[in-house]
Amino acid sequence: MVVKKRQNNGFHGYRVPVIPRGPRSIRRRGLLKETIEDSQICAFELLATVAGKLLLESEGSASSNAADGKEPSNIHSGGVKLEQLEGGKALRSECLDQGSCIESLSVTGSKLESIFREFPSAVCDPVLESSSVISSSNFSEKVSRNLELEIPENQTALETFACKVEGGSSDCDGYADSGIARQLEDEGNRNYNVHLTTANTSIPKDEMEICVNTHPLINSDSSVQLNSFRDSVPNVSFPRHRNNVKVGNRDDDEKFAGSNRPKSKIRAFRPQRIGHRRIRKLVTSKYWKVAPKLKDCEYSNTNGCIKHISRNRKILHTCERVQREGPFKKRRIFNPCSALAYDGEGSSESISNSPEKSIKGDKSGSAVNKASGVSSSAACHQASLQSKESHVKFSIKSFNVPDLYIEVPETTTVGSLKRTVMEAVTAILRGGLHIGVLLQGKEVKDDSRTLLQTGISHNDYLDTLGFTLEPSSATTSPPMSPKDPPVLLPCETPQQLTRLPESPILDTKFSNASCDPPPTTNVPDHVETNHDLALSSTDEVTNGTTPDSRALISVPPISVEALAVVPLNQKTRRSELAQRRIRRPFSVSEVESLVEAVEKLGTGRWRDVKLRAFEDADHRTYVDLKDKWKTLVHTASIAPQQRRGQPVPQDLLDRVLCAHSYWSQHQSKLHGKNHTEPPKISDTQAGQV
DNA sequence: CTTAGGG
DNA sequence: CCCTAAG
Repeated sequence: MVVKKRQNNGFHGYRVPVIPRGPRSIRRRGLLKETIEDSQICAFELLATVAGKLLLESEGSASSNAADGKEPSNIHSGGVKLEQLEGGKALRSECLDQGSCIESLSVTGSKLESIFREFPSAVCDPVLESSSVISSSNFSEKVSRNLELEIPENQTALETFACKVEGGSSDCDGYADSGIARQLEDEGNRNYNVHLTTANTSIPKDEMEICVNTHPLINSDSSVQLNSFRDSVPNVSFPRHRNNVKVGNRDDDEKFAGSNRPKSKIRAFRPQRIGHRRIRKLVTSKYWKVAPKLKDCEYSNTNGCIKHISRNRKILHTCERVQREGPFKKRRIFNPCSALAYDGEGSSESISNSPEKSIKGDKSGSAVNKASGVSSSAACHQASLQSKESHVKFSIKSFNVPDLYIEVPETTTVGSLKRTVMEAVTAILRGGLHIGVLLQGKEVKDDSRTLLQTGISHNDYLDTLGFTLEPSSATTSPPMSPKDPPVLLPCETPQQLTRLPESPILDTKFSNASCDPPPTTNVPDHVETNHDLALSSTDEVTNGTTPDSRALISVPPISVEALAVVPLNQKTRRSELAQRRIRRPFSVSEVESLVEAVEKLGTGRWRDVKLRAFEDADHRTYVDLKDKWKTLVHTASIAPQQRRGQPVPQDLLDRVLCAHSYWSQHQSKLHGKNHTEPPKISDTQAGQV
C-alpha cells in the first residue's frame, strides 16, 4: 500500500488528503484563509483516487502485493515504493499532455502522491478508454453549478429550498440515469439557467427563480465518459438503505482474474440524521476535541478515506470474505459480494462566489454540512439583497458529493471498477435527494418557518446558510446506525472499517483539512506551479468562464500546525456557526398553559409538561418550558417595573410563585407519582392574590 | 432522552 | 435560548 497507516511519520499524524478536490483556485484561497473554506470535495474525486489506486494496484499487482504483505513496515518507512514512484513518474510523463490533472496530482503528498501518479496512468491509459476516475471527478464538478435563488423572505424555508433545489437537482438525476455523459458533454461549458415560476403563497406576484449556472469547471479535454456505465447500469435500481447502499455489480463482461471471485465493495455510510443538538456539537468545542484523534488517522472521515484505501488492499488480500447477508441482501443483484455504500458523512464544503463570503460560509456551514453528507453553502450577494429587500438571494456554488468509499479486490477489472464507481454515484443520485437547510451550522427543520423567521433572510446569516443533500430513499432499509456498518464489512476486517462510521463528529473542516493534499515534499516546483495556476484560474473559475478550469484542485502546502488550529478557530467562531433558534416569546396563553401544567405536574417533570400542554408546539421543548418556568419564577419575584417583554398577567405570576413554592417543598416527597392537585393550592392562592 | 442548572 | 453534566 502506498498509504501507510502511520502517515504520521510524514505528516505528523495528519492524514494525507486522499484527493485533490475542487478547483484549485478555490481551494487555495480557502487554505490561505486558513478557513479551509470550501473546497469542493470530493466524493467523486475520492472515488477517482481510489479507483486510480486500485487500478494501479491491480496493474502492478506484483509489486504491490509484495508490499501489501508487509504493509506495516513499508508504510512506516513512509515510503512509497521506489518502484511505484518510478512507475508513477513514468505514467506521469506519459500523461503530461493530459492536462492539469496531472499537475494537481503531483502536488499531492508524498505517499499519496504515488497513488495519484498512478491515477493519471489509469486516466491516460488508452486501454481504459474513458477512465471512470476522471469522469468521476469531472462529473462531480459538472454536476455542481451555481444555484441562485431568490426567495421572498416569508416563503417558508424548506418549502422554498426544497422546491428550488430539487429543481436543480433533477438534473443530477438525469445525469445519474443515463444521459450523464452526454449531458455533461453537451453542457460542458455552457451555462444554462432554469427559471421556475412557482406560485408564491405569500407573495403571489413574486417569482421564485432558480438560476442554475453550470460552471465550465471541467474542461472538455478530459471528457467525461460515463457511457460505459450507462450500459452497465441500466435499469438497475439502487434503492438506498439508510446507511448504506449496496449495488449489484455487473460483471458480465468482466473477466475476473483468479479463482476468487472478486468482490468489489463500495462502502458508504449514510450520516445518521443529526438533530440540532448533534449538529451543534459538531460545531462546538467538543468538536475540536476530536482533533487529536485525527492524528490517529482513525476517526476523521478523511482518515477514514485514506485508511480504508490502504486497508482495502489488505482486506482484499485477506479475505475470501463472505459478506454477511444483511438487510441488504435484496440489493445484491449480480455480484453477491459487491456492496456499495456511500458515506453520508462525506465532507461537504461550501463554496461561494466571493472569496470573502466563501470563507465565512465555510466557517459556519462546513462543520454541519458534514453531518448531512452533502451540502453546499449559499452565499448571498449583498448587492442583490440591497436591491431587493424583501427577497433573499442565495447563490449555491455547488453541492458537494459525499465521500465514497470503495473497496474492491485487486483482481477486479478496470471495467468492474468503473461500474462500481458509477453505480455508487448513480445510486446516490438516483435515489433522489432530500434537501436540508442549514443555518449557522444548524439544521432548520421546521418547514413552516419563513426565511424571515428563521433568520435566513438576515444578512448576517446568509453567509452561514447551507444546504444538505441526503439520499432520500432508505425507505425499505432497516434503520442502521452509523455504527452498524460493521455488518457490511467483510467479516475478517471489521475493526478496520468499523471506525469509519464513527467519525460523524468530524466536521467538514477537518475533513477538508485532512483531505487537503499535504505539503508536497517531492515536487515543490509543481506545487508552486499549481499555485500559480490556481491563482490565475481562480477568478475565471469563479465566474464560470474558465474553459480550462477542469483542473483538479491544487493543494497548497499546509502545515500541521495550521490544521491543528482549525479546531480552535471553530471554537472561536462557534457563535457564528451555531444557529440560534429563533426567539419565540411565550404568549400569555402559553404561559397559562405552562403554569397550569406545572401546577399539576410539578417542576420536575418537564417532559410531561411538554406532553401535556405543548404537545403540538414542536418548537417548545421541555427544556424550553423548563427555562420558561425558570424565567417566570424570576419574573414573578421581581418588581413589575423590572419586568421586560410582554407583560405576564400578575395572576399568572402569582400562580407561578405558588406552584413553585409548593413544588419546591414537595418535590422530594411526592416525586413524580403524585399527579395530584397542588394546583388547587396554587389556584387558591392565586385567587387570593 | 431527561433533568437540572449555569451561561 | 444554549450547553452540559448527570442520571
